[in-house]
Amino acid sequence: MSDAEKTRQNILDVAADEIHQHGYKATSLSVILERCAISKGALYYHFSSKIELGYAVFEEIYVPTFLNTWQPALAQKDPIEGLCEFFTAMCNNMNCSEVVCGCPLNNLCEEMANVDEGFRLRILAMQEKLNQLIVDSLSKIEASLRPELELDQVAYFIVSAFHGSTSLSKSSRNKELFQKVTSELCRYIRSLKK
Amino acid sequence: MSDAEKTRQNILDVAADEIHQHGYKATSLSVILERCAISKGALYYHFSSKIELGYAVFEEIYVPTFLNTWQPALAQKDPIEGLCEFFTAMCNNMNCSEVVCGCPLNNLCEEMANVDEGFRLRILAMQEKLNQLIVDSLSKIEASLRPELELDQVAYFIVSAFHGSTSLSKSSRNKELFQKVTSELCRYIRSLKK
DNA sequence: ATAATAACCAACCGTTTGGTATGTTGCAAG
DNA sequence: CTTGCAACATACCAAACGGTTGGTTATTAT
Repeated sequence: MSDAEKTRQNILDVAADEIHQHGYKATSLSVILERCAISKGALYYHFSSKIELGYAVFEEIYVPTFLNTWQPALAQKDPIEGLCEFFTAMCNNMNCSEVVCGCPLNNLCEEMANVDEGFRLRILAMQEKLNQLIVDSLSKIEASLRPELELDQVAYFIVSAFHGSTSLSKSSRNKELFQKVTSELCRYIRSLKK
Repeated sequence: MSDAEKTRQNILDVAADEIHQHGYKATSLSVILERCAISKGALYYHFSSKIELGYAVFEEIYVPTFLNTWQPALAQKDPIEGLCEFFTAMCNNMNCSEVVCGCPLNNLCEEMANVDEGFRLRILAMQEKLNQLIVDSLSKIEASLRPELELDQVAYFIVSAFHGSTSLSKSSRNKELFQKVTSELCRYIRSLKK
């Protein structure tokens, strides 16, 4: 990786962290410059504006890590148990700062979906992709699932409950509520089977 | 109501609307002043700072309307059906702007819970109160519910799924996803019965 | 009638914001 | 040896922000 690529990647990483912690709007370019130890000219050489930097963080950092987080769980032979293990493991492995900061994608959705079309469409695409992944994985074991289920609806419900739990945790500053919700979420998911 | 009280109430109403639309941080005092047709001196006569105005909006606008929204549903003889009707009605009655803006309390939770302790504690108290309301209402029909349920856990799960659905709707800009999630939420809630 | 206070206004303050224009450095090709 | 461009740095800008100040009405109590 060339020096320029390193600089660009460093900006992306730091920006991703800052946006995760403080949200997009509250993220200050000057803080990013300080942490990267570069000048404003350097940043504007690599990114044409703050919003373009935001889009790049979304596409090059958030989306890949998001998919890498969900994919393994859904790729299991039994996606039901895969999801349950995924939620349980996430609950166990999460440290305090992650609990407080929530899911980067969900945060951006809450903050930016209704004020910036560029973010909205990217988030929407991501949500639809995740939902399709869940639907596909559940379809593979459809024979063992209750026949009355609408998988599309079930998938959105799972994601909603999960993201809602990250929101709940922010105010309590601990894993307790997250634990409770994911626990009930697992009970729900398992109840999808016949 | 005296003129001063009218002024104060007007500031609260306008601020509540602005915060709902753009979030707390992005809400500009100057916009509030314009919409109220008052000067900055007037605002700072009634509220000592922007954050105190935010707290007042939370306590005097958001909390009462929030409780007034949930209470009737939970006060029904059968809270299970009460909640289902509540969610369905909400889905039917919501206009586009409400879909896009989401739940004011959930928005504030996402935006402010991890950056301002004053907001965090107020939100936490509200969440615990709502959860207690749900637990109490479910307890009344506990005999008709599945015995293995942990009501505290169930209540937080319901709220999570609901708030998650408002988040989902923001990116799609329509009621479709909200409809799907609440539909599945109703199916889940009804499945709590024996 | 007058004093006091509540309710409000206009102007201004320092700071921070995203963004830009110009200047400088190092390396690589000709 | 020098020309040229990539990769930055420096210095600056206008706008917006929350907040403060000193002054001005309007209302009420005495």
